[in-house]
Amino acid sequence: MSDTARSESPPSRRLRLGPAEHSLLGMLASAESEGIHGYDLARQYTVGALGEIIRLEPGMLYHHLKKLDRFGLLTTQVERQSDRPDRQIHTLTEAGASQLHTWLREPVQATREIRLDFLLKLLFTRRLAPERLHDLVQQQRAVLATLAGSLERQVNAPVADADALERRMVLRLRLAQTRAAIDWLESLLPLGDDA
Amino acid sequence: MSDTARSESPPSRRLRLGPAEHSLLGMLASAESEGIHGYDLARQYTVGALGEIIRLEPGMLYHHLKKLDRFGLLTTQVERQSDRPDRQIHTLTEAGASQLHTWLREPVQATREIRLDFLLKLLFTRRLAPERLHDLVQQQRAVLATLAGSLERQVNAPVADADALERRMVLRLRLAQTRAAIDWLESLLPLGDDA
DNA sequence: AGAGCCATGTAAGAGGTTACATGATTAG
DNA sequence: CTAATCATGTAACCTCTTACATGGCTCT
Repeated sequence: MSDTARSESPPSRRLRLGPAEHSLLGMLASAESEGIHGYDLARQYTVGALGEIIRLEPGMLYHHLKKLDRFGLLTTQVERQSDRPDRQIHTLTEAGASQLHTWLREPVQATREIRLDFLLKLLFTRRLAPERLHDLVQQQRAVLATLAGSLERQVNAPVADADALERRMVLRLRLAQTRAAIDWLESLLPLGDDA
Repeated sequence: MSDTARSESPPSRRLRLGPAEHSLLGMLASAESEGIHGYDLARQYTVGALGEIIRLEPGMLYHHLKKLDRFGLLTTQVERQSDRPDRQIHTLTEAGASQLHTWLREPVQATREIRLDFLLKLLFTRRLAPERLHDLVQQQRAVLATLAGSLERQVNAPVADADALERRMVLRLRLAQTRAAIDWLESLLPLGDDA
């Protein structure tokens, strides 16, 4: 909502971004043209790998863009068009790029975050800084390996009662999912851009 | 908030319950005593297998209980105590039990629902109707096997462009997670109550 | 005397879904 | 003429999280 100058935006609460918002920063950073508008982004979120990973409806997309603008992570300029509706052209700021790259460097802590958060990190690291891909995968592998170790210890603990039996069922699923994620990460490692 | 008779509750919107609410129905159904109160439930959600599967804070727990009462899936009676605060004793209704068992019979459709929804179904089927355990696991296995087949076909499709390459990375993770879930289900199948 | 349990909640806000509103232009 | 595309949103409604309010009792 700013027009080049971010003017009188209230500094809002504290900043905490979700995967959708980080991915928007990633889209701005990896755009061929300098700026993108919301409608264009919305289209890109319905196709390809991005569409497989996350679903982002126009309502939320525009909402996120406003929030990112409020926090100064992007700037917005109006592009007037004679024949079509005006466009809000968004451009990443320094703060936005810094926020993005901090996020890209952090591996996720839980296995369930692999499916969404880590896939996004992988995607945008591939597009923006492929030289860091190897590190990203290795670090994530290390985090999950530690987790797997802890799960193994719990699974192998002696079963005292019925409840411990149920708990073990749960932990064995977690362990299986974590190991599958680790195997997948390792299968990625050649990184010679094969399948 | 009914007091034996559900009196003047507004019929509310349509009924759609989440995993937390279904698990509450399950807790009522598997209670040793006829009724349970919220505080007791809250304690049980912090320990054992249930605590591993789902986290349910008091605020949400009481909120869910109210909603289930509004829909007539449970009844609520006040038990006065002289020395301690009054208790709201909740009991499952016919409608509640029917809702629960319908849910228990349905396998989940996506791999990511295994972690929460299916584990709950497994847990409560074990407690309430262990004779259906085998069927539940087999049906879930079948659903995931179909999914895995579809993923395999997509993964093996020829890669045309860079985007298809990224998409394949994503699909390979999905496939790995789905296969891990299938293996785990199969490891459950002996059902001789071993680890 | 103070901590913590018992028991039930409310309050405030973040986050998300679904559906629709607008209004011009272009394609079938 | 109808439908879709372009472009940006609003409105209503859920859900979930986090934190705290209450007030008597018991334990140390």
